[in-house]
Amino acid sequence: MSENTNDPRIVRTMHMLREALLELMEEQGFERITVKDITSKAGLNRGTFYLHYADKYDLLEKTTEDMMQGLRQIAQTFDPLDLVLHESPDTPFPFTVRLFEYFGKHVRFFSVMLGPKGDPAFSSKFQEFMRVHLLDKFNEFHHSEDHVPVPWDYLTAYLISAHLGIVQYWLEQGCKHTPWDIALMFTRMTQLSPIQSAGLKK
Amino acid sequence: MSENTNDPRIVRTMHMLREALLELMEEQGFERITVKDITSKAGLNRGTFYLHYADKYDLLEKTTEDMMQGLRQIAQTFDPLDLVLHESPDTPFPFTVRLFEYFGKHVRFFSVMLGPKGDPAFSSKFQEFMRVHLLDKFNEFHHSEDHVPVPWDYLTAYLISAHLGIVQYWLEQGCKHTPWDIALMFTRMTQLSPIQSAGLKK
DNA sequence: TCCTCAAATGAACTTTGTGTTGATTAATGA
DNA sequence: TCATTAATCAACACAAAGTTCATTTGAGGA
Repeated sequence: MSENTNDPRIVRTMHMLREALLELMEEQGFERITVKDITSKAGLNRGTFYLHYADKYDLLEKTTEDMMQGLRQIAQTFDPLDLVLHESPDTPFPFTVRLFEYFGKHVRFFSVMLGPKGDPAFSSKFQEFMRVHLLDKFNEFHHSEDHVPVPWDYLTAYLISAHLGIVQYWLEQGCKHTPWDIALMFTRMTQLSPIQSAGLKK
Repeated sequence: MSENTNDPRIVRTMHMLREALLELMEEQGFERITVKDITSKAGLNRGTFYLHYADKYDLLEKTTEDMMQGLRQIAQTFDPLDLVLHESPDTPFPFTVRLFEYFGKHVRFFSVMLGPKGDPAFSSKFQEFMRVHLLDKFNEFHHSEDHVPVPWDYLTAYLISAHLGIVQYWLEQGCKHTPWDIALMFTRMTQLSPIQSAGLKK
């Protein structure tokens, strides 16, 4: 397992392995894939795989970490103050648009990993990401713990999972709506009750 | 692969295999498990496994199907009219209580399968269950497709995933709240917007 | 340009898990 | 008690994992 990422041969090889993994995941899901599949799709020797990764799980982990790194960079541009100040019901929150653009850019990865053939540990990781980078920051604004209709931690679980559900559904549907459209739905669902969102009330 | 479930030896063996599967999934997730792992944890011969199941996927499927059968039975007691007529914000919807009692009765299974080491295909199955048995029935009551704030299918995805999230969080926390308490939260979150649920408005 | 070092290759090898088979032992229930 | 059949045990062929090492290839420095 090499560490030196300067050698262009190494960079090239690792990139080819990751690309092959993504293509195969799209075709058959992660578990059916063998190391032989990956290397032959990448046009490399099977032995070469083991020079860089311990096994296919290791390769998946490293690939995942790259994607999470991208998400963290986007998260840095998030300011809860913007969300509080954002009132318009017809324009989406810009940060959300940016997130969906990123998902769209890496559809193959996210639609497999968050889909029924994916890795539930990745969904957990993604939920943890939303909790830490989005909701916990927002939580700083309210400290009234008494007599709320629903405890904060349950509301958090509800919202995080709901939003993940939208992401999954959007990917599942082949990203038919634009990031802007989806982001607008988010904005509205946060402002309205489910019953209102359905157009059944007020 | 035997069919006769009368022989106590068969019942006992199949039960031991299923229990072993759940324990191992909890420890290392489904994919890393081998048939040898399962049988040695169950204290059985490896050959015995193949007398009852084709492979580990078959075992998982059969186990899952049993649980889904239980859910379907509960779903038969659901009438969307009850939900429409239910107005009280301080008593939960009885059907929801029944569901959570069932989860509590089979904590081992549900907390493993819906957790980070579980099977994302099961989550999908469970979501499909909620869509068919709960939301589609409810959908019959409104046919106003025009100018709703959020399209029905996205709202459905949002709600189903949100509710799944609550179930997961409840299991993860070791079922600290009673089924009654959780059901009440559901009732409130459906009636209020997320902002209201947090106690930030009105 | 040539030379050196490390990456990639190819082939052989061991190990591990799968799924099957057939003979043997042990439990069930009539 | 006895026939039936589940469970065990050992052996098998097979596929993929992971290792090893000699050889070839290519990148970068002198």
